[in-house]
Amino acid sequence: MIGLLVAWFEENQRDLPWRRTYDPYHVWISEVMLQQTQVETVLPYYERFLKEFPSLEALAKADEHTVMGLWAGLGYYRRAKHLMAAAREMVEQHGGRVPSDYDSLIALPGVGQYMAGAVLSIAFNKPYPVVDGNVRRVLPRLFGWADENPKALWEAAERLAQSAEPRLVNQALMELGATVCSFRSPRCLVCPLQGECVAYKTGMQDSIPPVKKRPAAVHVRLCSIVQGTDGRYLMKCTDGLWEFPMFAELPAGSFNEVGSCRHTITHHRISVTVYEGSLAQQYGYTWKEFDTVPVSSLTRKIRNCARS
DNA sequence: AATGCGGGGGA
DNA sequence: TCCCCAGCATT
Repeated sequence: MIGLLVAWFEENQRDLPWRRTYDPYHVWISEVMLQQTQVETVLPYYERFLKEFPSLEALAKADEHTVMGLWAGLGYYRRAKHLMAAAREMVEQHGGRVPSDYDSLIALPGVGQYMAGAVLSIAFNKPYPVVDGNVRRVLPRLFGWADENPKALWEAAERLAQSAEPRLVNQALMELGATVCSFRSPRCLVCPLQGECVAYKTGMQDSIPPVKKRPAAVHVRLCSIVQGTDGRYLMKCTDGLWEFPMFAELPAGSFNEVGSCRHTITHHRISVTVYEGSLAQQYGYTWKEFDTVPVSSLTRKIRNCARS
């Protein structure tokens, strides 16, 4: 079974930039960017990031502004903070290298059980399991497990990783989930594990894993004040990202409505009405050149709807 | 065990 | 529109 899976992976894997090397630094950066983020989204960010910070030492010396600028738009900005802190920790406590033992890895900021297993298996070819969104779908289908059971899942993944090439087995499981054993409409007819798959034999592909119920989205209304002269805007920096003034209610001042936009963050649906004008108070905002500061996708949307 | 965290993609 | 995606930290 492992043989079929690995053979399929070696023949069918996508050509991805982080697969051109097993350099632990490259593996680590790619795994952080790929958290809850699809491969296609990550590609341009990964290339730009490694061009700017080709080594762990370079990243450890980087200033927050540059790192956030490269991360801007990718989301989950805490990842970038943890990345900087972890890089410095690796330089100070691990001789400037990504550690190759589980305890050191899991102690780093932003590294959990998945990441530790991914770095150990992919970079160092050690037999540690990975359980990501793909594996949580592939293995339950393969074994016909209709109920969620994280412990059984990690144990099964651990058994599979006990092979000659853990890095190939783990990547193959994830690649299969990403390209064949997809959440909706899995392509069982081209699956290398079709003959072994309990879900396929019993027609359970669509009921494994069970769909998770999520809380309904909360609607939020906000006003944003955009004052632009010569490309300069009133903004402030929060957690390394620059934002326009945002209010629940229109504050004192004189404004013209210039547009509106919508944005979804986790389960919040934000509707923003955008105004131009002048605030009666500055509320700690300062004049910044928009194109020189890191901004989230929401802030970029607001600027764009104000200009059109 | 549940929740917050961005943003984008597919059906 | 709903749900997911190479998760982690906090409560």
